[in-house]
Amino acid sequence: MPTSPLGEFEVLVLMAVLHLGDGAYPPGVRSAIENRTGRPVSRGAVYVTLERLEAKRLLGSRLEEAGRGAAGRQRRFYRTSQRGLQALRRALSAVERMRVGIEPLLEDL
Amino acid sequence: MPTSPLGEFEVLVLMAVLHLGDGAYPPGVRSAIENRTGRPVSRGAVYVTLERLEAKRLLGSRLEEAGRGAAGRQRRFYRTSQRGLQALRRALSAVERMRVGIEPLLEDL
DNA sequence: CGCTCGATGCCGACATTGTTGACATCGCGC
DNA sequence: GCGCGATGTCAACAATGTCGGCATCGAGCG
Repeated sequence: MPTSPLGEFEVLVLMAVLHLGDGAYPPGVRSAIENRTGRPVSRGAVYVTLERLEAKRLLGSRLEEAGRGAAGRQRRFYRTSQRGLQALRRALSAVERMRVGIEPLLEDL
Repeated sequence: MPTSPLGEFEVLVLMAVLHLGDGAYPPGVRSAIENRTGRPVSRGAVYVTLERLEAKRLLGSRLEEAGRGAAGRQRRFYRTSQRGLQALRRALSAVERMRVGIEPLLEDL
């Protein structure tokens, strides 16, 4: 299976991980999406999507040992893979190409 | 049910209908998407998605009587509603906002 | 210590969306 | 009338999206 199409939320998660760089862990991904898009995101959705994306090799992850201070807990950090980046680009460019020609209709109210 | 989030394919279909204006009927929607995005679309997917979108009031449709010549068959034409347009704008702007700050990473190879 | 508490990880169940392939129709041209 | 290509419809299944709950971990406290 080459690469099944990305879902809407998966795209958002992938982009959030990109934003967070090295520090991409679930709660961070969640707030990154909520802060930027305004829409509420349930915690569970993030974990599940992250796992599914990793299963598809679009994300990689590493386990980080305890950090001192605030986060003394072991955490898993994610990072988008080359495949993930390409898949994301494809998804975005599809929308981009469809947008050409109807921009006037899409102007924010 | 205010408005559940739009899926990836739904967004594409909505945009295709916008492109086609008054002449938006299934086969046309299909080729519009295939031509612009390059990705293959099964016929069934289009019909189903169009129906679901109409059920959510994001699209409206009218039945057109037979036209002579090529298409002598009765056809159903779709049109995006105000709600549909708004939903589409929301979906696109969410992606747009997430994109800000990571454009360099998304440049086409 | 032993507890509570907030934050975090993970899971199961279910709703929604994505996709396919088969089958029924319709109008056309021979 | 027949075969044919294009079109409409459907049932079924796969993938995604979402929620809510339960388990855990550290921190801070008495």
